[in-house]
Amino acid sequence: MKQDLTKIQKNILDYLIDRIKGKGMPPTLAEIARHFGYKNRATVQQHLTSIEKKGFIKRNAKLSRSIELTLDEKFFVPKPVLGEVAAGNPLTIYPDAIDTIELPTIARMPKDSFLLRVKGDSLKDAYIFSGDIVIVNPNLEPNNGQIVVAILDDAAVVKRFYKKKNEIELISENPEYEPIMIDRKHPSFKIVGIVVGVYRSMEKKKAG
Amino acid sequence: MKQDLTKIQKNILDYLIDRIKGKGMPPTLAEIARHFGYKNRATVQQHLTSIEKKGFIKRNAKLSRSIELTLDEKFFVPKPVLGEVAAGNPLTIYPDAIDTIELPTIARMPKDSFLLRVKGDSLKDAYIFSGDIVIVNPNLEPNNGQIVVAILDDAAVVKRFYKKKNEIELISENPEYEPIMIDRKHPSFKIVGIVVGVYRSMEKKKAG
DNA sequence: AAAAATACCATACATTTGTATGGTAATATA
DNA sequence: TATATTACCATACAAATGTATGGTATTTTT
Repeated sequence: MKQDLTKIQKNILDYLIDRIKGKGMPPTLAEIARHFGYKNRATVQQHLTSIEKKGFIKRNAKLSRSIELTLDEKFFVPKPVLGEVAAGNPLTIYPDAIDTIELPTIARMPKDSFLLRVKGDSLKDAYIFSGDIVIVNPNLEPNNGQIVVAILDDAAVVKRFYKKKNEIELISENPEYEPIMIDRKHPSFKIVGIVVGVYRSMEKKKAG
Repeated sequence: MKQDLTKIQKNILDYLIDRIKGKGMPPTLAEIARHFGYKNRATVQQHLTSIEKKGFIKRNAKLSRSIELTLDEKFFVPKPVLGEVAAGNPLTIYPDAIDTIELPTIARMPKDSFLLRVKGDSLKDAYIFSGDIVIVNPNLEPNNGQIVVAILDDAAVVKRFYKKKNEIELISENPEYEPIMIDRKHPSFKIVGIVVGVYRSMEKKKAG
């Protein structure tokens, strides 16, 4: 019964979800307007009315910040999986979403985070396995010992991150794989983000 | 550094926790006043100032509903839990809520599903580790090979489920633990639910 | 081509909200 | 006894908030 949202409405809904799930406090119209650069709260008001009419939120009249999500009852929310990441030897990244998975709403996805599916077993001693979905936050600075997603020569890897003097060391927990040392000025090296969570669905048998 | 709260202040703090954790929206001063029967918001304001001075909450000036709890981390919130689930040898279930455990409360759980945190390592070959959070659906019939949560003699276990002629076999993936055979008519045996997913936050270091 | 939906803007207004300020009474503390 | 602290009240007020109305421009649908 629920109609589709427009792109702008979807963006606003994403912001609402982020605020409600994250900070625990829904935003006011003014805050939403500020966030999206609107000069007027009425614009937001109209968008919220549309989103509510389409059944994605519920608002209690006249109460401030009274935005409730109605999709909370959905246990799983479809999210696009952007690509596959090699925890073992590097694999190529796919430019667009290769799949969508049903992510449980308990798994917090900070805004701007994305999902990648892990291939290979180099992180099995860090309890990440082939087939697992990692939640990647690209807006955090990596600390030593954290698990990061990095791009190296057009391939993506998931490894533990250690900062050295002039180099960055990417280590597999699995001793079968050699540590990778990268010069900091290496042109095609980039930290994509930090793995903030791992999710695995038990619905299908694992590929191993 | 935190001083003790008076009884009234404690009551108000409890209400704040209830509102923030439950509805996802902190109350306004007027709502608090209404709840406690105060005729004036100033009374509430004074109580909140006291509670804040004692370090239990934090408020951002002039913003409506801007009451933050300083008690706990943002991602994990204390919640009453039925008990801990042993993936290794059975642990006793506690009759009441054991303490407060770390359950992600970012989203409200559907009424019929719940989360449990796994203790022990008997499922490590099924890629479930101590500290992981398993998502349990109690409304599914278990099939052979699925991972279930079961109660046996007042203890809860997470094992792989196999149905035999007159018995049910619960198997640990870890060979250190012996399979458990249960007669189907065993009075104190019950399948609690099926593990449909596993979630792990990387924010904290794993306990191992 | 006409109508409807979308996406903004400006202005306006009644309430809500947070925050003073000043007062009374009871209780605890020095 | 004197003095804080606690626990309420009433009144007042600026700012924030949700809502309403009317307008323009673009895009989509009919």
